[in-house]
Amino acid sequence: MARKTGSHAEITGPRIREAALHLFAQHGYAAVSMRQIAAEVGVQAGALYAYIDDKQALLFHLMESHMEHLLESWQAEAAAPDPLARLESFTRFHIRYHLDRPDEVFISYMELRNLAPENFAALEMLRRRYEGELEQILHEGSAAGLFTIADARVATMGLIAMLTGVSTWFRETGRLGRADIEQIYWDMTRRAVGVA
Amino acid sequence: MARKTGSHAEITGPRIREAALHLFAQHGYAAVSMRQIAAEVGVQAGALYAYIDDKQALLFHLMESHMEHLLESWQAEAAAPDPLARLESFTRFHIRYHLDRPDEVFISYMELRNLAPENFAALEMLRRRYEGELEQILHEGSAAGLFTIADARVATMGLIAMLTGVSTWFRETGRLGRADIEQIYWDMTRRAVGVA
DNA sequence: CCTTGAATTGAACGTTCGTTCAATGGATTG
DNA sequence: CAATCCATTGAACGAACGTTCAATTCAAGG
Repeated sequence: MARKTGSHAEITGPRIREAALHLFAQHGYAAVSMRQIAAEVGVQAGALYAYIDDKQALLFHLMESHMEHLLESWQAEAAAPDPLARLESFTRFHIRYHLDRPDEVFISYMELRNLAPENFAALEMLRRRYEGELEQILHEGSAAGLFTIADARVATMGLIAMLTGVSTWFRETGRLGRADIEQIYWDMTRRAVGVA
Repeated sequence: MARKTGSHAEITGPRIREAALHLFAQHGYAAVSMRQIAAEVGVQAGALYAYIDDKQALLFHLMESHMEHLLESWQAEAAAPDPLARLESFTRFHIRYHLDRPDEVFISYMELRNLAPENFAALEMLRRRYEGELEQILHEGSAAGLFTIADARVATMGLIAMLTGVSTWFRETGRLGRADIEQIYWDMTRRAVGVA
């Protein structure tokens, strides 16, 4: 028995990435087998290799395209006029983006150690680029005398950790909606950089 | 060939936990084999089972004792007189404790999904208990009119994520020392809760 | 209707996994 | 110095792993 109905080439590829994304996020890269991914797609394990080189490349491409899409999406945001507005823009964008993609976020922060060294290096570059966007804003706001920040790099790492963390506990059915969360985190962020 | 020199029973047990801690933190629970752990200890894989029930129990006990020790250590800190001093105490304690135990921290935040359901539940209880300590401080400070916080629960999650994140990027050889980091994070924390 | 090509199967590959257990041999005890 | 103890070995178990590939089946093109 080979394929059952119609040509699936353009369908199966994305479905594999979808299934892998979901399963990696839920159980972790190392704990998920190619056969589990295949089963989720409704296909035999061997068929996956018509679409991917190997398991490692599958993980890397998921993480890489997440980071690239994150960067593109941020670039596409309208540039705000002053540092404070840019910081608010970044904060709200980051939370919104991360709440919309819990699986990608989880993988990109958890599976770094399962990347082959060259893949890890490539991913790190993208992460640094994104962190650099926030660091830049903090520098500008600091230079303009708007923010009170002892160290822009540390503040960047602290704020990103705080903002990203939201996706580990936020539940769609919870007490607070996205808009509430966004506002609360923006208040904390603004105050953390010394703006009343 | 059996054991080579002396009685090792009281030595091997801790060494297994040490090796597992280090390897789990570096490569992830699912990616580490019992044979790797045994090799690190200098023993055959079968010998591990004189000290642990199975791999899952090994992971759970590492995480459980980390959380229990964390809670005990916090309880042992001198109780500060007012909410602001307590918040500073908590912030500095949390950072210091987490910087001293990067492996335990990594595992306890990364390997939750590899716990069997009943173990996960037990671990969650301990985490909630610890988070509750901070939440309580925020509530008290809020009630006393000292802090400006929209939602104590969200603030708790935000602050813990920020503070815990320090162990993902801090390097002993880096630009800043522990005391610097502690101070910078305390400044951000204090400001985040609306204290100038 | 027959051919071609692509998508998929299903079996097989060698390896590694967690775990068990009889056998072993050094240390301790009397 | 013999007996006992017990930490550890080393082989073995069945299962699962990632990956390969010839064979198969379906859809499309002439």
